[in-house]
Amino acid sequence: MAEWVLHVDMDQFIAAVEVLRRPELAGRPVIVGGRGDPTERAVVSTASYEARAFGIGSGMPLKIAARKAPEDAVFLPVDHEAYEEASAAVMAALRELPGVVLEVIGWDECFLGVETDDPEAVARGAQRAVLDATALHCSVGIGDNKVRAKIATEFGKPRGVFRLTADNWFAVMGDKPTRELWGVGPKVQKRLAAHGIATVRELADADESELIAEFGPRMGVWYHGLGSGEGPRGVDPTPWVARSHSRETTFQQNLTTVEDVDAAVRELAGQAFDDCAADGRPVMRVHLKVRYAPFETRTFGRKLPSPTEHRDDVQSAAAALAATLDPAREVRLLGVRAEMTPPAEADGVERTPVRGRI
DNA sequence: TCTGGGGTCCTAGGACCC
DNA sequence: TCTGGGGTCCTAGGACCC
Repeated sequence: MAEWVLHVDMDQFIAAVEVLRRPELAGRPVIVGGRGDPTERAVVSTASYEARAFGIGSGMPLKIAARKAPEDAVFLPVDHEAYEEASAAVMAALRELPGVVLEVIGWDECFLGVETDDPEAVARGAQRAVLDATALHCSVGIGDNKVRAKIATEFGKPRGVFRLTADNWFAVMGDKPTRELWGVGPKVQKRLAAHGIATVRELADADESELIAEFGPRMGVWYHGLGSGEGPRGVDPTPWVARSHSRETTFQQNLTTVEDVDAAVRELAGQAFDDCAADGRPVMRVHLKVRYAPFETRTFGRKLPSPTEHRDDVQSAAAALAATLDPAREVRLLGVRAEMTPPAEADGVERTPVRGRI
């Protein structure tokens, strides 16, 4: 029997959860984001397939979505608790599958590690288990490592199963742009293109030393391997431990006075601190996320003199950081992050330089 | 036309040490 | 005139993911 990695990804998860508790919305374009008011500053969290047909997608400002949306479209507010509950039910159903190891990587997706000669059967079983437990549909990617399993899922959507291994990697992915690889964003795509690397096959065939010179020893090697679909195989069931917590908020009107900015920074820093305190870990660093007009997002960090468990220390550090912002530029506060002292290292599992949770 | 909120990890470059 | 070399730690910032 062989070791397989399955990637389970819920189909239009947030929209599907909303339709589930409002069955009358089935078949209509559903757009979830912000407080559900498309005249406010906020973006789309998830759009149903019906809404996507009108060019509406995740990350799009609600105001833009409202212009594209047909008359029967429905805008709904984000309801974190409902999605967390649905997510927990999905994961619980999958954990009960015989012989699987489960690693949660987001609200609506996870990896399953399983030893089997028929991974498609396991994938169909996973879809059935999730559907029976929650009435939600998902797609499953099957791979011989995490990278291939993750990418495979896109070819399975919606409600399907797709297998991507070393055997069909280049047939499926060879001619695709590098941007379609997991962990390659617009900036890296551009830097690769400057080296004459536009496709996945060209990345696989590239000179590794050239990639190391461009991206550094770790990322250079990682990107080169990514061209061939290489990646880690280990599925780690250890519960995820946060390294930091942040609080961001969208101000409907930009803050204009020093006093307003100071008060808002202290409020957000206090909330971020509370999240760290709930984890029982001291805070060692604070970050400010701001936007300079017209559209330049920047973060500024500052290390605290020593790790602290006092709310005031974190608030003061954030306020001091805010006081260093360039007063000559129009700046909009986005949020505050509190970084905790690091957790004990999880060992025995290969780390992946894909940003965000894995 | 208007751009969220939650995260993680890598690299560059200076400080410092031997 | 020539002015080590290598390692580690720390900070700031960038890039990406869901």
